[in-house]
Amino acid sequence: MSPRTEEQFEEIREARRLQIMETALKLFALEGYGHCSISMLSKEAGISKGLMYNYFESKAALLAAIVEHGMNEITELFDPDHDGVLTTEEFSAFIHKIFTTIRGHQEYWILFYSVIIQPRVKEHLKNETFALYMDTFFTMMVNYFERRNFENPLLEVFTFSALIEGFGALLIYAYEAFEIPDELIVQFENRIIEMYT
Amino acid sequence: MSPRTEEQFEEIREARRLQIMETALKLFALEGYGHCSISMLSKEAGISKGLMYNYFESKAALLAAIVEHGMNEITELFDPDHDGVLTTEEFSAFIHKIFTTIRGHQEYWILFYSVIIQPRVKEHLKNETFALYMDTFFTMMVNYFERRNFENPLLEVFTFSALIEGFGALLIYAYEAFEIPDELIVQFENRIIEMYT
Amino acid sequence: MSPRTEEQFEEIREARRLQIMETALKLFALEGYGHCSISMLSKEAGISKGLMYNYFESKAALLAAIVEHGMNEITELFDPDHDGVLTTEEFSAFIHKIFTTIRGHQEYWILFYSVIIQPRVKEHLKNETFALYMDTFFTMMVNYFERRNFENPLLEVFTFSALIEGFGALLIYAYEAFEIPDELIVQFENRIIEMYT
Amino acid sequence: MSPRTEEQFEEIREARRLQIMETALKLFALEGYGHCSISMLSKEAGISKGLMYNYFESKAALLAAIVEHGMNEITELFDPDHDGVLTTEEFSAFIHKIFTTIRGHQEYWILFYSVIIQPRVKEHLKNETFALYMDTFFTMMVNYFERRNFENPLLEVFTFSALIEGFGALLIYAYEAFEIPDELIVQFENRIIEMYT
DNA sequence: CATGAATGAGAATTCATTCAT
DNA sequence: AATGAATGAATTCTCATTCAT
Repeated sequence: MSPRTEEQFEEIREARRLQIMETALKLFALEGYGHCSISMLSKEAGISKGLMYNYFESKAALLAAIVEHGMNEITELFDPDHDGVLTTEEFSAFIHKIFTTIRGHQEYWILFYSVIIQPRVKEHLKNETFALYMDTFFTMMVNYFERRNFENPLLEVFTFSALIEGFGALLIYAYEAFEIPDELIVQFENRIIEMYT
Repeated sequence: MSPRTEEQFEEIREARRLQIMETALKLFALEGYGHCSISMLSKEAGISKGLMYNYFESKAALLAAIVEHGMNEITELFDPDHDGVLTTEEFSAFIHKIFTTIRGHQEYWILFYSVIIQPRVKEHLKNETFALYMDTFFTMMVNYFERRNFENPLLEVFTFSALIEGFGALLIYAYEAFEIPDELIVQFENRIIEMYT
Repeated sequence: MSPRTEEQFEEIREARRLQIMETALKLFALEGYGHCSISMLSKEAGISKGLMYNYFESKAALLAAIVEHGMNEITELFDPDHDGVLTTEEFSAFIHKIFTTIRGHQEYWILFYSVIIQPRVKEHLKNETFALYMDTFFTMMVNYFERRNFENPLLEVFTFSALIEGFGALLIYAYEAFEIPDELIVQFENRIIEMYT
Repeated sequence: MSPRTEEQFEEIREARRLQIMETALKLFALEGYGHCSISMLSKEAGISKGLMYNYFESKAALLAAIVEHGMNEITELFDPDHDGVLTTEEFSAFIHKIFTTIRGHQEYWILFYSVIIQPRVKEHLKNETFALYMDTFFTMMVNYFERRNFENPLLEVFTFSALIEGFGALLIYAYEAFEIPDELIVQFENRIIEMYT
């Protein structure tokens, strides 16, 4: 056995990092960021408290890493070619991907959403990052509806956003109480596609 | 000189109670229930730390009182004759009242909503008041759409709820960043009324 | 109706004072001096918190009054003519009176005893008073056994005291768990009288 | 350099645990369980306030651990073969061991006793360990006197218990005031052995 | 005399973070 | 790289005492 190369170490480190982030996402979502202690996190992740600080500078840094990671995934869905312009195809595909992804990784997105809505969580993030994402999203949406000659583009963005946000909120409410059937989610998706494309 | 009468004490108590609840609603919403300490709360309310406990058994009891109060106001809007049945008029009026009220007391509802969506908040509401409200609401809505022969009543409830929830979420996001113009809210309202009545 | 005279006021005051002391004795014994709040005391006594301070300077002063009162009653039993000498008759009568009194006012003495054994309680009392009582008692007892030519007067005082103290302790242990039958108490008394007279 | 082994951690923990228990026993006894704050305790033990909670779940759990420890020592004295039956030899030996032990570790037993007699202390001992010990003790004693054909076994148990309890109480009273000479304790022991074997 | 709202110091407990090993 | 003992500031909550009425 030759000793591990530096790259191998780096890979192990990265995998561990991701594992910690997953665990933390779950706990932050279920227990709330504030009520979730490093003790709980490290026990759940199967490592010592001290080691946590080897991977993340602080509890807040861990949170920031989680949120940034999720945001990047959304961006990937939303504007895969990073050109800042939303074609009809991209929009349609976006909606479809949103719901496919959510159906496939329901838990992850429920957790992610229930973390980012927590007050103060926003303040722990590099605010620019977050606002930037929102701005980009908003601008692209408005452009989209304008190009498609919708009568009131702003209202459409507002309504569309409300539907997506509200869908997320309902998933959270439902999460521990009852199951929202996949069929209902599909019908909801079709309804939205019908409305906007 | 002579001691205060019972009525005088009652007045003092009622005023303080409301003052504490108002302050707490604001702070819980802005700082998060978990991050809002009794110290902060009492400083903000201009009272001593101990006094809160003269009015509320615990921080959780204070939260419960706030939520119950808001829930009662919603119920009043939603089903003013408390008969558990939603007529077309009541539904239409309900939507109108929701938005009128929100426009008139935007801050209160933003705060209220951002309190109730916080993880763990539900668990602090020991009595099942909250779940009861949600159940009642849901049942009445399903009945409404069934009676009106909507093709897929469940989907309608889901979509309608998502729109309302999402509207709340957008208000929160917008709250500190920019102002959502009243005109947009009116347009949003009309759009919903159009869809459902 | 002529207005009450000053004496009548004084009587009322004195009665109230005693009532408060009785209530406090009960609560101090059952809840412990430290865990017993002025709020509880005043509620139990049916008066306001403020009025308590009209009758007793402080919580500690209330405790001191209770203990002094009990000590005086014991002295009365023990050495009714206050001559500091214990005759055979007085001793015999003392033992009898102890047990008769205890049987008649079991609750009072249980409470009294369980108050005075609490650590720190002693420190709240004017220490001299308490030590004085103990000294007087001790000296009289030693003299008694010396005069009766007991072989080891000190051992007798020690044993006798242990029996009385231990009897008190057993009453407390039993208090909330089971009832010690009167018959057993009588037998215990006879046994002691037999041993010492 | 290399991290501590599990055994090293275990050693540290065990030593600290005992140190905290010893300090707490002393303070609980001298100051009273109720008046003894974690602040005082940690200052006396030379550790930080938080550390106690690394070792004991709560102040009450610490108390329970102390009492259980003492009770186990007594049981060991009283019924070393754990057969629940008290032979004449065991009884005689028990009495002797009680007094020998007390003479040897007077302070410990004074503290222990003055902790367990405090009101409410029993209630903090959530498990029924304490009641169980008392029951076991009582039953074994009654059996002992019955087997030895004492005329009134219950009275004997009562008297014997009173003597032991009372002895404990006297030790406490004496503790800060004067020293009870070893010789007197020996005489007291002989007197009891004489009475009961 | 009488009331109870109000205060504020201090209690128990939690937890992010540090650090010796 | 890894551990968990240790710290101490902050949190929730209690309660003797004061005081305006």
